[in-house]
Amino acid sequence: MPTKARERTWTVSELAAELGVTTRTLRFYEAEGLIAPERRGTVRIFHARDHGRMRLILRGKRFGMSLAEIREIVEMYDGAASSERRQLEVLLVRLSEISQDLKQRSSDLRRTLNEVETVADQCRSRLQDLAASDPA
Amino acid sequence: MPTKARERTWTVSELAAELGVTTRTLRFYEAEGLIAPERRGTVRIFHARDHGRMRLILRGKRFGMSLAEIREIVEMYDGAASSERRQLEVLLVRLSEISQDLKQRSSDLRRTLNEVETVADQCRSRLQDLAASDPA
DNA sequence: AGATTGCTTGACGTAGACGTAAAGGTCAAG
DNA sequence: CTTGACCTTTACGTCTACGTCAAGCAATCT
Repeated sequence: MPTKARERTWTVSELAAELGVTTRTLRFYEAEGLIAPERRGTVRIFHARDHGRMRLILRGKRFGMSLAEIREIVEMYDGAASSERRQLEVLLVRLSEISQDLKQRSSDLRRTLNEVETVADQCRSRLQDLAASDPA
Repeated sequence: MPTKARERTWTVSELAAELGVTTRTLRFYEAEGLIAPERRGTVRIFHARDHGRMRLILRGKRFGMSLAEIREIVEMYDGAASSERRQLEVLLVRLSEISQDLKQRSSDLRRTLNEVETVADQCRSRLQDLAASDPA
Protein backbone atom coordinates (compact mmCIF):
# COMPACT_ATOMS: atom_id res chain seq x y z
CA MET A 1 0.00 0.00 0.00
CA PRO A 2 2.14 2.80 -1.37
CA THR A 3 1.40 6.15 0.13
CA LYS A 4 -0.65 7.70 -2.61
CA ALA A 5 -1.70 11.35 -2.78
CA ARG A 6 0.53 12.35 0.09
CA GLU A 7 -1.48 13.66 2.97
CA ARG A 8 -1.85 17.28 3.71
CA THR A 9 0.71 19.15 5.78
CA TRP A 10 0.73 22.60 7.37
CA THR A 11 3.24 25.32 8.14
CA VAL A 12 3.03 26.98 11.55
CA SER A 13 0.98 29.91 10.39
CA GLU A 14 -1.32 27.73 8.30
CA LEU A 15 -2.12 25.46 11.18
CA ALA A 16 -2.38 28.38 13.59
CA ALA A 17 -4.92 30.08 11.33
CA GLU A 18 -6.92 26.92 10.93
CA LEU A 19 -7.05 26.25 14.65
CA GLY A 20 -7.58 29.84 15.67
CA VAL A 21 -4.44 30.10 17.76
CA THR A 22 -1.19 32.00 17.25
CA THR A 23 2.09 30.61 15.98
CA ARG A 24 3.50 31.39 19.39
CA THR A 25 1.10 28.91 20.90
CA LEU A 26 2.17 26.13 18.55
CA ARG A 27 5.84 26.74 19.22
CA PHE A 28 5.18 26.93 22.91
CA TYR A 29 3.32 23.64 22.91
CA GLU A 30 6.16 22.02 21.03
CA ALA A 31 8.65 23.34 23.57
CA GLU A 32 6.42 21.90 26.30
CA GLY A 33 6.40 18.53 24.64
CA LEU A 34 2.72 18.52 23.76
CA ILE A 35 3.29 18.18 20.05
CA ALA A 36 6.27 17.09 17.98
CA PRO A 37 6.00 18.35 14.40
CA GLU A 38 8.43 17.08 11.81
CA ARG A 39 11.50 19.20 11.31
CA ARG A 40 12.72 19.67 7.77
CA GLY A 41 15.97 21.41 8.52
CA THR A 42 14.88 23.99 11.05
CA VAL A 43 11.40 24.45 9.66
CA ARG A 44 8.38 22.82 11.26
CA ILE A 45 6.05 20.69 9.20
CA PHE A 46 2.76 19.73 10.80
CA HIS A 47 1.01 16.52 9.80
CA ALA A 48 -2.51 15.26 10.36
CA ARG A 49 -1.24 13.64 13.54
CA ASP A 50 -0.23 17.01 14.98
CA HIS A 51 -3.46 18.53 13.79
CA GLY A 52 -5.47 15.90 15.61
CA ARG A 53 -3.43 16.21 18.74
CA MET A 54 -3.87 19.98 18.74
CA ARG A 55 -7.61 19.62 18.56
CA LEU A 56 -7.41 17.27 21.50
CA ILE A 57 -5.36 19.79 23.43
CA LEU A 58 -7.61 22.72 22.64
CA ARG A 59 -10.66 20.76 23.65
CA GLY A 60 -9.06 19.98 26.98
CA LYS A 61 -8.24 23.60 27.54
CA ARG A 62 -11.78 24.71 26.94
CA PHE A 63 -13.09 23.05 30.06
CA GLY A 64 -10.23 23.82 32.34
CA MET A 65 -7.45 21.27 31.94
CA SER A 66 -3.97 22.67 32.49
CA LEU A 67 -1.26 22.00 29.95
CA ALA A 68 0.41 19.69 32.47
CA GLU A 69 -2.72 17.58 32.75
CA ILE A 70 -3.16 17.56 29.01
CA ARG A 71 0.43 16.52 28.47
CA GLU A 72 -0.09 13.58 30.76
CA ILE A 73 -3.00 12.38 28.69
CA VAL A 74 -1.40 12.77 25.29
CA GLU A 75 1.66 10.95 26.55
CA MET A 76 -0.52 8.08 27.64
CA TYR A 77 -1.97 8.11 24.19
CA ASP A 78 1.41 6.91 23.01
CA GLY A 79 2.14 4.73 26.01
CA ALA A 80 -0.99 2.67 25.51
CA ALA A 81 0.87 0.54 22.99
CA SER A 82 3.49 -0.33 25.58
CA SER A 83 4.68 -3.89 25.80
CA GLU A 84 5.42 -3.77 29.48
CA ARG A 85 2.73 -5.16 31.67
CA ARG A 86 3.61 -3.21 34.79
CA GLN A 87 3.62 -0.04 32.75
CA LEU A 88 0.18 -0.75 31.38
CA GLU A 89 -1.22 -1.42 34.81
CA VAL A 90 0.13 1.87 36.14
CA LEU A 91 -1.41 3.62 33.15
CA LEU A 92 -4.78 2.06 33.80
CA VAL A 93 -4.82 3.23 37.39
CA ARG A 94 -3.91 6.75 36.36
CA LEU A 95 -6.49 6.76 33.61
CA SER A 96 -9.11 5.75 36.09
CA GLU A 97 -8.17 8.65 38.36
CA ILE A 98 -8.33 11.05 35.44
CA SER A 99 -11.68 9.64 34.45
CA GLN A 100 -12.99 10.23 37.96
CA ASP A 101 -11.71 13.78 37.90
CA LEU A 102 -13.38 14.49 34.58
CA LYS A 103 -16.66 13.10 35.84
CA GLN A 104 -16.45 15.41 38.83
CA ARG A 105 -15.87 18.37 36.57
CA SER A 106 -18.75 17.29 34.41
CA SER A 107 -20.99 17.21 37.43
CA ASP A 108 -19.81 20.66 38.51
CA LEU A 109 -20.51 21.93 35.04
CA ARG A 110 -24.01 20.53 34.91
CA ARG A 111 -24.88 22.00 38.28
CA THR A 112 -23.60 25.41 37.26
CA LEU A 113 -25.57 25.20 34.07
CA ASN A 114 -28.66 24.50 36.13
CA GLU A 115 -28.02 27.53 38.30
CA VAL A 116 -27.63 29.71 35.25
CA GLU A 117 -30.91 28.54 33.85
CA THR A 118 -32.57 29.09 37.20
CA VAL A 119 -31.41 32.69 37.20
CA ALA A 120 -32.73 33.04 33.67
CA ASP A 121 -36.09 31.74 34.84
CA GLN A 122 -36.14 34.31 37.61
CA CYS A 123 -35.49 37.01 35.05
CA ARG A 124 -38.31 35.76 32.91
CA SER A 125 -40.82 35.68 35.74
CA ARG A 126 -39.73 39.17 36.83
CA LEU A 127 -40.45 40.32 33.30
CA GLN A 128 -43.84 38.65 33.45
CA ASP A 129 -44.64 40.51 36.64
CA LEU A 130 -43.60 43.78 35.09
CA ALA A 131 -45.66 43.17 31.99
CA ALA A 132 -48.69 42.40 34.15
CA SER A 133 -48.48 45.42 36.42
CA ASP A 134 -47.30 47.80 33.72
CA PRO A 135 -48.47 46.77 30.26
CA ALA A 136 -46.51 49.50 28.48
CA MET B 1 -40.84 34.74 62.48
CA PRO B 2 -38.11 35.73 64.95
CA THR B 3 -34.67 34.57 63.99
CA LYS B 4 -34.24 31.68 66.36
CA ALA B 5 -30.92 29.91 66.99
CA ARG B 6 -28.89 32.43 65.03
CA GLU B 7 -27.28 30.83 62.03
CA ARG B 8 -23.71 29.76 61.89
CA THR B 9 -20.90 32.11 60.96
CA TRP B 10 -17.25 31.56 60.08
CA THR B 11 -13.96 33.37 60.50
CA VAL B 12 -11.61 33.45 57.51
CA SER B 13 -9.56 30.51 58.62
CA GLU B 14 -12.60 28.46 59.57
CA LEU B 15 -14.23 28.92 56.22
CA ALA B 16 -10.94 28.42 54.42
CA ALA B 17 -10.39 25.10 56.18
CA GLU B 18 -13.92 23.96 55.48
CA LEU B 19 -13.68 24.81 51.79
CA GLY B 20 -10.15 23.58 51.31
CA VAL B 21 -8.73 26.91 50.22
CA THR B 22 -6.37 29.35 51.91
CA THR B 23 -7.29 32.53 53.75
CA ARG B 24 -5.44 34.36 51.02
CA THR B 25 -7.93 33.08 48.51
CA LEU B 26 -10.91 34.33 50.52
CA ARG B 27 -9.39 37.76 51.01
CA PHE B 28 -8.46 37.88 47.35
CA TYR B 29 -11.97 37.01 46.26
CA GLU B 30 -13.36 39.70 48.50
CA ALA B 31 -10.97 42.24 47.00
CA GLU B 32 -12.14 41.10 43.56
CA GLY B 33 -15.75 41.62 44.53
CA LEU B 34 -16.77 37.97 44.37
CA ILE B 35 -17.85 37.81 47.99
CA ALA B 36 -18.74 40.47 50.52
CA PRO B 37 -18.45 39.13 54.06
CA GLU B 38 -19.75 41.23 56.90
CA ARG B 39 -17.21 43.49 58.57
CA ARG B 40 -17.35 43.77 62.31
CA GLY B 41 -14.79 46.50 62.77
CA THR B 42 -11.98 45.31 60.56
CA VAL B 43 -12.67 41.62 61.06
CA ARG B 44 -14.48 39.55 58.45
CA ILE B 45 -17.48 37.48 59.40
CA PHE B 46 -18.72 34.97 56.85
CA HIS B 47 -22.35 33.97 56.75
CA ALA B 48 -24.17 31.10 55.07
CA ARG B 49 -24.67 33.38 52.10
CA ASP B 50 -20.92 33.73 51.62
CA HIS B 51 -20.44 30.04 52.16
CA GLY B 52 -22.92 29.23 49.43
CA ARG B 53 -21.45 31.71 47.06
CA MET B 54 -17.97 30.31 47.62
CA ARG B 55 -19.14 26.84 46.76
CA LEU B 56 -20.61 28.27 43.58
CA ILE B 57 -17.32 29.95 42.76
CA LEU B 58 -15.21 26.89 43.46
CA ARG B 59 -17.47 24.74 41.34
CA GLY B 60 -17.05 27.14 38.46
CA LYS B 61 -13.30 27.10 38.83
CA ARG B 62 -13.13 23.33 38.66
CA PHE B 63 -14.20 23.21 35.06
CA GLY B 64 -12.28 26.21 33.86
CA MET B 65 -14.23 29.38 34.46
CA SER B 66 -12.09 32.43 35.12
CA LEU B 67 -12.81 34.64 38.09
CA ALA B 68 -14.03 37.32 35.71
CA GLU B 69 -16.60 34.94 34.23
CA ILE B 70 -17.64 33.77 37.65
CA ARG B 71 -18.02 37.30 38.90
CA GLU B 72 -20.33 38.04 36.04
CA ILE B 73 -22.59 35.18 37.02
CA VAL B 74 -22.73 35.89 40.72
CA GLU B 75 -23.51 39.50 39.98
CA MET B 76 -26.40 38.42 37.80
CA TYR B 77 -27.54 36.34 40.70
CA ASP B 78 -28.27 39.60 42.46
CA GLY B 79 -29.41 41.49 39.40
CA ALA B 80 -32.15 38.99 38.62
CA ALA B 81 -34.42 40.81 41.05
CA SER B 82 -33.99 44.03 39.13
CA SER B 83 -37.04 46.17 38.51
CA GLU B 84 -35.83 47.58 35.23
CA ARG B 85 -37.16 45.86 32.19
CA ARG B 86 -34.33 46.81 29.86
CA GLN B 87 -31.85 45.54 32.42
CA LEU B 88 -33.58 42.21 32.68
CA GLU B 89 -33.64 41.78 28.95
CA VAL B 90 -29.92 42.43 28.70
CA LEU B 91 -29.36 39.91 31.47
CA LEU B 92 -31.36 37.27 29.65
CA VAL B 93 -29.35 37.66 26.49
CA ARG B 94 -26.10 37.38 28.39
CA LEU B 95 -27.33 34.37 30.31
CA SER B 96 -28.19 32.68 27.08
CA GLU B 97 -24.68 33.25 25.78
CA ILE B 98 -23.20 31.88 28.95
CA SER B 99 -25.47 28.90 28.74
CA GLN B 100 -24.28 28.21 25.20
CA ASP B 101 -20.69 28.47 26.30
CA LEU B 102 -21.21 26.03 29.14
CA LYS B 103 -22.89 23.56 26.83
CA GLN B 104 -19.90 23.75 24.52
CA ARG B 105 -17.56 23.05 27.40
CA SER B 106 -19.75 20.20 28.48
CA SER B 107 -19.54 18.70 25.03
CA ASP B 108 -15.77 19.11 24.99
CA LEU B 109 -15.59 17.43 28.37
CA ARG B 110 -17.67 14.47 27.32
CA ARG B 111 -15.62 13.92 24.21
CA THR B 112 -12.39 14.04 26.16
CA LEU B 113 -13.80 11.59 28.64
CA ASN B 114 -14.58 9.27 25.76
CA GLU B 115 -11.05 9.51 24.49
CA VAL B 116 -9.66 8.71 27.90
CA GLU B 117 -11.82 5.63 28.16
CA THR B 118 -10.79 4.61 24.68
CA VAL B 119 -7.15 4.75 25.71
CA ALA B 120 -8.01 2.70 28.78
CA ASP B 121 -9.65 0.10 26.55
CA GLN B 122 -6.51 -0.05 24.46
CA CYS B 123 -4.49 -0.67 27.59
CA ARG B 124 -6.82 -3.44 28.63
CA SER B 125 -6.69 -5.21 25.30
CA ARG B 126 -2.90 -4.89 25.25
CA LEU B 127 -2.88 -6.59 28.64
CA GLN B 128 -5.13 -9.31 27.28
CA ASP B 129 -2.71 -9.94 24.44
CA LEU B 130 0.18 -10.14 26.85
CA ALA B 131 -1.66 -12.53 29.11
CA ALA B 132 -2.49 -14.74 26.14
CA SER B 133 0.98 -14.91 24.65
CA ASP B 134 2.79 -14.99 27.98
CA PRO B 135 0.67 -16.47 30.77
CA ALA B 136 3.19 -15.69 33.51
C1' DA C 1 20.66 43.14 -6.23
C1' DG C 2 17.32 44.60 -3.11
C1' DA C 3 12.97 44.18 -0.91
C1' DT C 4 9.37 41.55 0.85
C1' DT C 5 7.48 37.54 3.12
C1' DG C 6 7.69 33.87 6.21
C1' DC C 7 10.35 30.97 8.98
C1' DT C 8 13.63 30.50 13.05
C1' DT C 9 15.42 31.13 18.03
C1' DG C 10 16.05 33.94 22.01
C1' DA C 11 14.61 36.93 25.55
C1' DC C 12 11.86 39.83 28.09
C1' DG C 13 6.87 41.35 29.24
C1' DT C 14 2.17 40.45 31.02
C1' DA C 15 -2.47 39.00 32.98
C1' DG C 16 -4.64 35.95 36.07
C1' DA C 17 -4.65 33.70 40.46
C1' DC C 18 -2.96 33.36 44.07
C1' DG C 19 1.72 32.50 47.62
C1' DT C 20 4.49 34.51 50.93
C1' DA C 21 6.64 37.42 53.98
C1' DA C 22 6.49 41.88 56.68
C1' DA C 23 4.54 44.69 60.19
C1' DG C 24 1.14 45.40 63.22
C1' DG C 25 -3.78 45.27 65.92
C1' DT C 26 -6.75 42.37 69.44
C1' DC C 27 -8.02 39.33 72.78
C1' DA C 28 -7.90 35.33 76.06
C1' DA C 29 -4.76 32.55 78.90
C1' DG C 30 -0.94 32.18 81.98
C1' DC D 1 1.88 42.14 81.13
C1' DT D 2 3.67 39.24 78.01
C1' DT D 3 2.87 35.28 75.16
C1' DG D 4 0.30 32.99 71.67
C1' DA D 5 -3.19 32.58 68.46
C1' DC D 6 -5.81 34.79 65.65
C1' DC D 7 -6.91 38.73 62.75
C1' DT D 8 -5.61 42.83 59.63
C1' DT D 9 -3.35 45.42 55.39
C1' DT D 10 0.45 46.26 52.17
C1' DA D 11 3.42 44.64 48.99
C1' DC D 12 6.38 42.00 46.43
C1' DG D 13 7.08 37.00 44.54
C1' DT D 14 5.63 33.04 41.58
C1' DC D 15 3.62 29.96 38.18
C1' DT D 16 1.03 29.40 33.95
C1' DA D 17 0.23 30.41 29.37
C1' DC D 18 1.20 32.76 26.41
C1' DG D 19 2.29 38.10 23.94
C1' DT D 20 5.70 40.85 21.96
C1' DC D 21 9.70 42.52 20.18
C1' DA D 22 14.45 41.63 18.27
C1' DA D 23 17.74 39.76 15.19
C1' DG D 24 18.67 36.75 11.71
C1' DC D 25 18.30 32.97 7.85
C1' DA D 26 15.88 31.46 3.33
C1' DA D 27 13.10 31.68 -0.56
C1' DT D 28 10.58 34.50 -3.80
C1' DC D 29 9.03 38.77 -6.20
C1' DT D 30 10.48 43.19 -8.73
